[in-house]
Order: sequence, then structure tokens, then C-alpha cells
Amino acid sequence: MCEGREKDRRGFDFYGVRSYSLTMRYSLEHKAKNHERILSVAARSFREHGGDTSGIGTVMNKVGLKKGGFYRHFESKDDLFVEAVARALEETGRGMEEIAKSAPEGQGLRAIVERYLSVGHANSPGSGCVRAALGPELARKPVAVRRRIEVLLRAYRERLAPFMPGKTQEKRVENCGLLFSSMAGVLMMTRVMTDPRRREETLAEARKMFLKCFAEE
Amino acid sequence: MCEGREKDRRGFDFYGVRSYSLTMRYSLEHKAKNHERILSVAARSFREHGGDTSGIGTVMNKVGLKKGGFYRHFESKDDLFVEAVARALEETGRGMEEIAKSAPEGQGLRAIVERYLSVGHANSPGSGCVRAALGPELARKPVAVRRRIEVLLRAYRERLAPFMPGKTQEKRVENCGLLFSSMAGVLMMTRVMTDPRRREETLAEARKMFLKCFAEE
DNA sequence: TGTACATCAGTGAACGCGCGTTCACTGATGTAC
DNA sequence: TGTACATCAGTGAACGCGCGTTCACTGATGTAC
Repeated sequence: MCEGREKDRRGFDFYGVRSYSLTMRYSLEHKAKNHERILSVAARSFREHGGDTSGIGTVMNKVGLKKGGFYRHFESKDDLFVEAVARALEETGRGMEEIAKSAPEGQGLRAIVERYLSVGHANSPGSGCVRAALGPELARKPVAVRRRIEVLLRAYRERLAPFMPGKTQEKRVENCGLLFSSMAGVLMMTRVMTDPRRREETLAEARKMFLKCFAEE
Repeated sequence: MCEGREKDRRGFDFYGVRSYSLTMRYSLEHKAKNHERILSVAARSFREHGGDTSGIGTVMNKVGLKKGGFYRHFESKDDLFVEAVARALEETGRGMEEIAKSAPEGQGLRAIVERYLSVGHANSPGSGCVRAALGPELARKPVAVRRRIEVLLRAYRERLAPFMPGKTQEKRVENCGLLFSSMAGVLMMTRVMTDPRRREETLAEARKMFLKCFAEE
């Protein structure tokens, strides 16, 4: 009978999970690469134009594919949306962590606030924080989608908690959520401003305020 | 010749502005009433579902009219959008001003923060703050639209400045902007939360933080 | 070695749908004379 | 008093468009034997 073997030959490992296929036109790397490309274009496009306004067709064309091929990579647009949010939060989180870590001792929080409330961040929503670019949209998604997003947000909070004020880990995580939510609100409202000078001044005021408010005890 | 008179007879005042018409099927009040109805339904619908997701047809049907009639009242969807935002900001601003004024002496700010960061506000975006419901969307509008919105936001800030900390009026207006932008960020992120208890706890933490941060000197 | 076959990322056309906007038309009203 | 006419909020059908999703098909690949 050799059932296990047969599965093996068809590209399933002995747990019954398909890990690879022995007859593929395109390599796993080929598919993974396009998957990544779609994700990365979508993450930018969604943040720049909003999830409702940037369509699957546009995203796929930017990748160099036709929109029909989309469903070989994602189950639905909402599926792509969540994965794009995940990717964006991971990147922002990593960037924040890096600059906090490379800041002088005890200046991590300052570095974070200054980066987040920078003119550069305000001027490039496509590569910036998901909260400021898509916040209300996240809130309108069905519960199933929001649950997946909550997990991502929690990971982000925990990642940057070490740089937050607070005596307990729980307190630092909580403060992290509050700080980034508040800063997102300010950032998003400075993006409404038409005068670059006013935008810059407001960001400067906000940096001062947040640094004062979230100073260690 | 009597040119002035002729204009007068056709419903123009002597500045050449049409103030009324002498032959109207529907009265001015009739039109104004429907105009108000469209505005009020749109203001709610936009905040609940987003501007891109709630269409003119849906709004008009809720008012009891057909979508074709929309253009007797507004120039375009963006025109309605701005007027709806104006209406919403006016209402929120009035509400905030009222509860701040009726609070005990020196407790205006506390009343504002507690109302803004309440569970009720978090649970009803359709009648709440425009910033938290439409922030990123405002930021994506063309400059012409954003300019009109900036005027509305400035009026809001000035209206509530008296209850803000700060030695000069300018300072109080600035702080007003910062406070409401930050609170909007927090409010919008609590709306992503699926667990009502966590939402409530986060709002409570946020209220504490903002009251501490924006305490008079 | 050669033939038959399975794979599946990507294509391209089609699906029904709702969108914002336009426009010829309706019809109750009130003026003109 | 009666007839002709202008008004304009609202209707209903149509416009072109892009959306998310589905699906029969393509074709380069590598296995089976």
C-alpha cells in the first residue's frame, strides 16, 4: 500500500501537509517573490489612497501582473488588506525599534517621538504608520478582520514597550498604545493642513507636548 | 427703462443677487428643509461608513428622494462632503461647548475630555467627531477641499479655546488643536477593539493621561 | 529515449453591481396681462 | 375673469466607469513509466 510514500511523492510531508510540489512550472521562490511584490505595493497603495480607493487591478498592474492572477495569491481583498497592514506595521515597528535602540542611553522615547512626528513622516503616508493612514477604516472592518489586526497592534505595542515609561511591563505596553494612538491623531490632522509651515510648527509643538507628557515619571 | 425694477420683479435684489423667486412651485422653506435633511443624513452616513463607501443614492433614498434630485441641492459629492463635515463639526463643537459651560467652575476641560473619551462617543461614530471618523480621508482630499475644512477646524479650535490651558489666546487655540487631534487618535483606535471591556479600560486610561497632561500649568 | 500526463501561476474575458453625473421631462404653482 | 407662460424641485432613465470576483484556458515544467 505504501500510503505515506504516495503522499510523499505528491508533495506532502508525513504530517499530511503539502510543503512542496514535485511538478511546478514556477518555483516556490518565484511565487513567493510575486506574493511579496503584491503585498509591498498594496501596503503602500492602501496607505496612500485608502483601502476602498485603491483597487486590486491597480495594485496588480503596478506589480506587472493582471488582476485575474490576484486570487492565486490571496483569498480576498480583505485578506490582502490584513496582510498589507501586517507588513506595514512590521516595517514601522522595526524602524521605530531600530532608531530607539541606536539612540543614546535613555533617549529611546525621544527618538521615537521625534521620528514619528517628523515632517518626513507627515509627508509620506505611503510608507508611514497604518494608524494615521487607515485608522477609521480599520475600525469599520468586520470583527473577524479587526481581531486579526488587534493581534498585530498588540505585537507592535510589546515590541516598543521597552522604551516607554511605566513601572510594570503591563503599564509600558498600555502607555505604548496611548502614545502611538495619540501621535497618530496629530499626524493625521497635520496631513489635512495645506500650509507646510503650519504643519511643521504643529508637529514641533506636538513633539514638545508628548515628550513632556510621557517623560519617565 | 426701470432696469432695477425689472430685476426686482424677476427675483433679484438691487445688487443683482437672486434672493427669491416670485414664481416657485416649492417654497424656499420646502427646499431648505430637504437640503437640511440631505445634509444631516449625509453627515451621519459619511461618519458611519466613510465618504467613499456611502453613496449619494443611499443618502437620497434615506431622505425619501431619488438620487437624480441631488444636484438641485449640491454641486458635487465633494461639495456635500464639505458641508456635511461643517455640519458635523458645528454640532460636535456646540455639544462640547455646552457641557464645558455647564460644568462647575474650572472643570470645563475635564468635562470635555470625559465626554470626548466616553464609551458612548466610541460606540457612535455616526454622531461623533469628524476627526476620529474621517481623519485620513480629509487628508486625502484635494487642496481646495482641505482649505475649506481648515477654516472649519480653526473655528472649532477657537470656540473651545477658552477651556484650554495656556497663557495667551494663541497658546490656548494651539493646545485645543493638539488635544482634540490626540484624543481623536485614541478614540479611533479604541473603535478597532473588539472587546468592549478593553475599549472601556483604554478610554479610562486615556482620560487620566489627557487630564494630567493638559492640566492648567 | 520518448510519449503521456499532471501541475498551477498567470491570462483575459466575462459576471453583476453600484458609483457620480447628466438630462429630458413632469407638474403644481403663481405671475403677466 | 381666463388664458398663456415661466419657474424649478424632483423623477427616472441613461452615461461610462471601475470595482471584486469567477473561470475556462495557456503553456512551461517535470514526473511517470
